[in-house]
Amino acid sequence: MSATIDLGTIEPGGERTERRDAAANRALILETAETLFNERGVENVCMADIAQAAGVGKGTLYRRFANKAELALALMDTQMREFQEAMLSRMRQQSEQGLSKLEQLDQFLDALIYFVDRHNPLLCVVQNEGLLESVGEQERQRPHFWQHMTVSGLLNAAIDEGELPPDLDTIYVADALLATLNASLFRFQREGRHFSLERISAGLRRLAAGLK
Amino acid sequence: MSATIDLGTIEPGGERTERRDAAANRALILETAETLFNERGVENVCMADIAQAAGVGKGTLYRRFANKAELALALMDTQMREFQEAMLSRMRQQSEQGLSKLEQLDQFLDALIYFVDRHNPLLCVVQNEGLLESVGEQERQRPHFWQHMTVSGLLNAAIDEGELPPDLDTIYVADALLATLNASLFRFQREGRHFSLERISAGLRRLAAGLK
DNA sequence: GATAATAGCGGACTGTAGTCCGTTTGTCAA
DNA sequence: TTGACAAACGGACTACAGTCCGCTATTATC
Repeated sequence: MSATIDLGTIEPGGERTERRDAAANRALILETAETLFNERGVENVCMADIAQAAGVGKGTLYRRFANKAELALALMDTQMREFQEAMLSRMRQQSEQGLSKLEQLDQFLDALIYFVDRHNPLLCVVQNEGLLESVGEQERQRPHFWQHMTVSGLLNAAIDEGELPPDLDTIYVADALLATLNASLFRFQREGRHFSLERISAGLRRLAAGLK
Repeated sequence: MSATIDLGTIEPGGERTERRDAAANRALILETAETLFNERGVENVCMADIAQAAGVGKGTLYRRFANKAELALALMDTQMREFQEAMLSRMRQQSEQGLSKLEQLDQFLDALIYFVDRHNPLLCVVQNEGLLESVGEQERQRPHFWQHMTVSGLLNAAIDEGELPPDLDTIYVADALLATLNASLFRFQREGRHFSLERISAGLRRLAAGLK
């Protein structure tokens, strides 16, 4: 009766447990992709290459990952969760220490900048496929979604604390602040404009500071 | 000796004048593309369709427009120039009337929002191909480039007028404000979040207002 | 007008994304 | 075990982007 529901990598209820060979292939594909990406750079590896290097058919590859963006997202998954949890625990701690919500926002944005920088190539791939598609598609937006929750949450909390005026459009502002960290723009700022991380961080925090 | 250099659609010096058949084809392709885009929607038309409908070979099509983004850009070209000139003349006029630089910035951003909304489908195509490529590629960035010039120019002018603090990183801020108008994000805000143009405009201007 | 030089043309060709479907394999119940 | 059945597999196939190159048309010159 009660099937042992294994949560796998995706938590929403109702997921069936993955067959053993499928799980093995998923791991194999991820390893292979990571290796190839490191060897040749993300943009110089195509899906067929990955399938061949992993010794599986293209059908198998696409059954697991609908495209390169999903694959890239899966590769970042662990580090994203770690980052996410680190931020949450840090913010909890900071709240206890009485740090203001706006200062917490500052630090969150700063940390996010370093994260975006480190993972820029993968993020470029992820975002290329991103928001564009049918609006309902939430899977690939997961990173943005979480980031948006965090930023708008901090903004709302700041309003509650009287640090920001209550009429602020926090949903919009969160969008705007995060738009700044779009991977392609970020790359252009880093490589084309030769901005340092410090400059980007200072600029963004300045923008946030203007809200009060 | 002195060849009559026809400026064509692109002005940088050293351009040869286009052969008559080539010019005819360019016009034919643009017309055809516009029709197809209107009939089926930009994203449901591929380059081969356009070539076929125009009755030219793919080679011919690609000789004129390296990809759909360039084609889309060319289709917006006229309206973009008009918008650009309208803005410039309006700003000149506003300066004479003593309107502050920050108010001019507000109005520019507001107008830009309506422009981005009207041309969203084409802009999505243009930006998809955009910034990503080799950083040097300036042709396709033309819209961004011009917008960035305008915004950072206004910010610098505002500093000169004492409306903004002189230590403001105007280059960065211009990037940040414009990042907000990224076509994909914009579309998401409009269709996914159901934001009105007024809401977006108010939010963005609020952000700009915080700079002082 | 004839001719040479060259820009322009067309469509076959290559490479990649992503789908489809007949075959194989793992899992669960008897 | 074994058999049934769903899940997973592989690779041929379709669709689209973009390139290449031999042929054609235009234009400048005489």
